[in-house]
Amino acid sequence: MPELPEVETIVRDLNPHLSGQVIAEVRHLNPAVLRHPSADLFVPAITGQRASSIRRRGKFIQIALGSGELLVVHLGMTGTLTMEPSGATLRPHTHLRLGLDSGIELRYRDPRRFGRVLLGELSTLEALGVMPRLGAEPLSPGFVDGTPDQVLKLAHRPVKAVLLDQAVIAGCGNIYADEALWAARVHYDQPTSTLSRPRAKTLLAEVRLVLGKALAEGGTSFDAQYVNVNGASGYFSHSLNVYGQQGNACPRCGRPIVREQFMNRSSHFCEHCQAFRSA
DNA sequence: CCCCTATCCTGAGGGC
DNA sequence: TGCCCTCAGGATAGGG
Repeated sequence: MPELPEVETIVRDLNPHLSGQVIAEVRHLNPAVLRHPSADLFVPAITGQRASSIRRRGKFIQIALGSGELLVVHLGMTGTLTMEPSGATLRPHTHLRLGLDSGIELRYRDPRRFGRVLLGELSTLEALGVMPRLGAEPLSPGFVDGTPDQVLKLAHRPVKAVLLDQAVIAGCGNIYADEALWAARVHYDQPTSTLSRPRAKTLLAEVRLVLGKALAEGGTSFDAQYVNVNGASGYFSHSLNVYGQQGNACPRCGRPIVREQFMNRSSHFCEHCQAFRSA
């Protein structure tokens, strides 16, 4: 499931293949994945455009076009972007194919269709609400020192809810939230007000650290649901301490990792190391 | 106004 | 062996 490290890996891999290329043809478009604009406006607006920079903001991929508009892709749960020869076998659930003048094709697949595609100027997309306003970038230099104030302001909310709030921290998802909470020894359901400022800072440092480590490993893949632009899996699943580890020993104290439901998703944690507490 | 819940969607995997 | 049931969750709309 693509979170910051997976999306960043894709963006880095995409850059040399896509930057400077002209989008010669839109070959395949499932209008269901296009959030803005409509398909009849999308195709002429993108055809013939040259892609320049490819950037990541949170979990969003932003491909800048010569027109000044952005082609924005969010991969949702199961979305993939791959570079393939245009004649390569077409896999099911391919929703968009962009034929480049190099003869290579950028393909967007998403079996579960939680992802989405946008096209437009950033200010327009934000004004329409299809591109949400995002919070701090965990890998940016000022993140650990600059973010505690915004986090501690949300005193009454469970701490994991704050970690997952994209308007506060951009790019952290369920896997890395659980990993960071374990590393910082914080219970997911503690009100944020129970964190001291140093402890909040430690937690944010762990968010940054785990995202950086996962990026270095090429991200986390389960059942090849996430793959990079060449179709390869990441290796960070071997480094997970709690996510998906229910019943296994906590790497720190040896007690079993527990899984509980929280916010309609699963939370994995160690009841001993991550006891509900203040300070 | 804020927070919580349901909803979207399909493939994988477990159990009988 | 094969079928069916459950589960995974990012973001958002809507309800309480």
